[in-house]
Amino acid sequence: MAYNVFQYFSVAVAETEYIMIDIKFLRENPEVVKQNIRNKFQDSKLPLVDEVIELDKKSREFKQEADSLRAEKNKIAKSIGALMAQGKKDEAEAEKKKVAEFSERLAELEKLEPEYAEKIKTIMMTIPNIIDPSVPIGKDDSENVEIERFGEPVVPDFEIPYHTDIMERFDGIDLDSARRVAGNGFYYLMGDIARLHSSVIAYARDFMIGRGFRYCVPPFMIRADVVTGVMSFAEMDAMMYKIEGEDLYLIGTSEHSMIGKFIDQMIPEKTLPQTLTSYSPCFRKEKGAHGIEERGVYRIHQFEKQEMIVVCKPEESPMWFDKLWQNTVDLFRSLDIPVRTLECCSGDLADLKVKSLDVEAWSPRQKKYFEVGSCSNLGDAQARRLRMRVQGENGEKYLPHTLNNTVVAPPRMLIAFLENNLQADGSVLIPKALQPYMGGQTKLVPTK
RNA sequence: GGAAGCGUAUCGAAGCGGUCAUAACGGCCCUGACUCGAAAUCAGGUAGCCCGCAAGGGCUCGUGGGUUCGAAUCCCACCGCUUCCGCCA
Repeated sequence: MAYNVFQYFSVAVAETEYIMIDIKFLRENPEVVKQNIRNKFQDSKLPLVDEVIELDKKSREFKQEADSLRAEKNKIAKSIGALMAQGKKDEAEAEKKKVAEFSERLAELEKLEPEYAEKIKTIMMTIPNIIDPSVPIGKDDSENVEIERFGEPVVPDFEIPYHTDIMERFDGIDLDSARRVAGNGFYYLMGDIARLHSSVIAYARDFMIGRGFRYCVPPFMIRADVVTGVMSFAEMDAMMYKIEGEDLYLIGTSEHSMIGKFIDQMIPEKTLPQTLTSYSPCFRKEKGAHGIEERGVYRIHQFEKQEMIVVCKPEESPMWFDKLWQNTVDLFRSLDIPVRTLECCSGDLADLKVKSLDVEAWSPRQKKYFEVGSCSNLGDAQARRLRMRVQGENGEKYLPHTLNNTVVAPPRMLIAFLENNLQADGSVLIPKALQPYMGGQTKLVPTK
């Protein structure tokens, strides 16, 4: 079945470029682009490469013809101006007639130009970003590759209840009220559990500030052109809530407003790298494959997150990628939660991304790891879409690379926290690092 | 929500039908001179994109349309920003 490039067009299309790679690169390296598509198991897109090359060729031919006609027209218009100034009206009239001769062909070409540009753009939007050579090749998430484990995944000799059951022992969650008020996928956190939630965010904030990141509270709503600048149509459709009657969307993560911060900006090279950590609530439709079927606070429409983003020189992005995920691992380890890193294989990697890995926390209840964070290198794709450029020290301008990573996202993170810190007597130990944020408490004791 | 003003290069800003878009003027930045070095001063340079081997050409004055031989400049619509008033945590 041919890939339907129009399937995501239900959302409004603004003027932004939605493409992920430079068409010049595609023109010069069609085989690289095709191999990349094969690596991502999107073979149905393969014919699009030759198709877009053909369209691009024709488009440039039309453009060339139109350009020379326009050049001719400009020349004549200029000479008319001169003749008028000298009062030679008859000669000016004769020149006017000349313009009419080719204005028809020019009008034809001027209609074709945007038509071809649109066709090219439509295809280019679906050509995925070139993945990093280090990305393991695989069809889907079942072929993601475990990179490294940190900490001992312990299975205690007593039973670990489902996370909402743990929370209920502390009278810490009210899903019934949440359903009445907002529906499935929302929650009330109560008492010490709510406090724990805020403590984790506050601790994570200070943790990142301690690592030299600049703290930022961004807008929680953004415009459509920022949305399309930071994510693909598929993601947008599955994730973003739109405000009715306004050109505003609720952010799905503060990455959106943090990378969007640089839209249309010329960034002085000496201000790089920009290393920022931001707090925000996040809103997601979760319309995709999983939906909201999981019970509890694992997959929800609203959560809070401490995020980190980096804007840097292209050659530095692999280095920052490693630093970023290391931060998350270190944070979880500082709270005694075992984690592992799982590299996203080619087929599971979003089209915009160059490389991505998940940080997963240990669940002693499920006896497996589950995702608590995601670290991505977007290469220059977001920069291209958002028209953010760097002004180099020696005058040249180039696209920076952008990266983002979760520091911590409760309440999901609380699942890992509660499960790993639960004691046989039903109490939950508060790790030293978190105690100052919990009013000095060393453990939480169940109320029922 | 009401009123007014504004959207021009990396920034500020002039231009208000052809002689002002290789965009005045100024700032930033770069190079050179002077200096032991720096500051100050002086001189010069500094838009992006597209097509083209090149020469060269085209496009871009918020966006889209209109008038015109010709639009940054006139007209219409839309978008955005600012200020004042109103409302408000």
